[in-house]
Amino acid sequence: MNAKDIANKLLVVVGGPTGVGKTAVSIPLAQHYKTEIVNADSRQVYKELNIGVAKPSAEQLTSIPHHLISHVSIHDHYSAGHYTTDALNIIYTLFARHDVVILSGGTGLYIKSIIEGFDAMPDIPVEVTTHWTKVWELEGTFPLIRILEEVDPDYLAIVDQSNYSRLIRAVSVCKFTGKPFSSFRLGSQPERLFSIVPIVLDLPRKDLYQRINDRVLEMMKLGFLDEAKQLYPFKNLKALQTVGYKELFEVIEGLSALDEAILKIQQSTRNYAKRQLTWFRNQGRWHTMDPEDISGMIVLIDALRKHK
RNA sequence: GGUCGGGUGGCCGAGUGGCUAGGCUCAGCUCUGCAAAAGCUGCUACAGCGGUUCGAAUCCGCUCCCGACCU
Repeated sequence: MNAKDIANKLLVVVGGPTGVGKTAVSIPLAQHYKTEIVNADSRQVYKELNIGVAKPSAEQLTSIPHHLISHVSIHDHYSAGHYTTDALNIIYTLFARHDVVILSGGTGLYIKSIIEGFDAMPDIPVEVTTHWTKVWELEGTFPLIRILEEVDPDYLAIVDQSNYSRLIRAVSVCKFTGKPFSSFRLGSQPERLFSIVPIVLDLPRKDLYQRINDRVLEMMKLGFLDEAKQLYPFKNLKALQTVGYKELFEVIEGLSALDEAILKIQQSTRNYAKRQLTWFRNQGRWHTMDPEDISGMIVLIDALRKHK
């Protein structure tokens, strides 16, 4: 496909908080444009996670081809970097046969990596990260800050120093590569040859929270607890540090009653949705749409296509 | 009617004279690699009215409300 062809292609991004109804919007949109959906949800990529991450149903998945769903295992190492590569590859592949492609999900960082790009960084071996995590566990953030003072004062100046995750990552990159972490963080904006329509779905807060509460109850009916029981042996994997699973593992361990856990899951999910909304509100410019207003989205998308 | 307990921010809950307990909710925010993760900020309340005191959520009086018991 040459550059001129790609310039006519349009990536429709459907973002929004958990439970707002992204799947219910993406599928009719995909049907309307006779196209396919690329997942942008960091937990739906795992094949072992189903009910608890609100994956589309089997019928939905067969009605429209979905990509980057269930394509890795919770035992694999998968992160935003892998996702960016995978997603870009599949998006370009799909543009060979579709003018419109839909990217749908709630993981802001993943979406951002597609829209704004992600600087290439060397792979850091797990052992390196594990080592610096240990240092943090034993001695706290202090030694990490000392290292950054020496090897990457620029990053230290902008990083949230109480956020140990960021400190561990920065030190790991510095120590493994021998170069400052900030030397990789170029913030370069890649030239995306295709166009992008960023749509974020939103609802009045009260309605969103109600939908979340209801959906958690629905998950329980579908057998979320059984799913959690099967995954319990892997509870320490990072992929299982996920809203819902964490709370149900406590039930399995007898530390919490089921009804309490359900309330906690609803709570955690609401908190998560709020964080997502903060992200979408402040990262990038979005067309905010009501999830019911699919025809409005089609109007918006078609208007942008006409300008091509 | 009487006696005794109680009334603390949206909720829970500490605090017996002086330095905004704390937790949760809620709201706002940060963000280039485990992101459904991780981290940050905000919300100065003491039922009401008087009084004592330099100073009262804390002491005194009255009123209102809740609870238990008694008649």
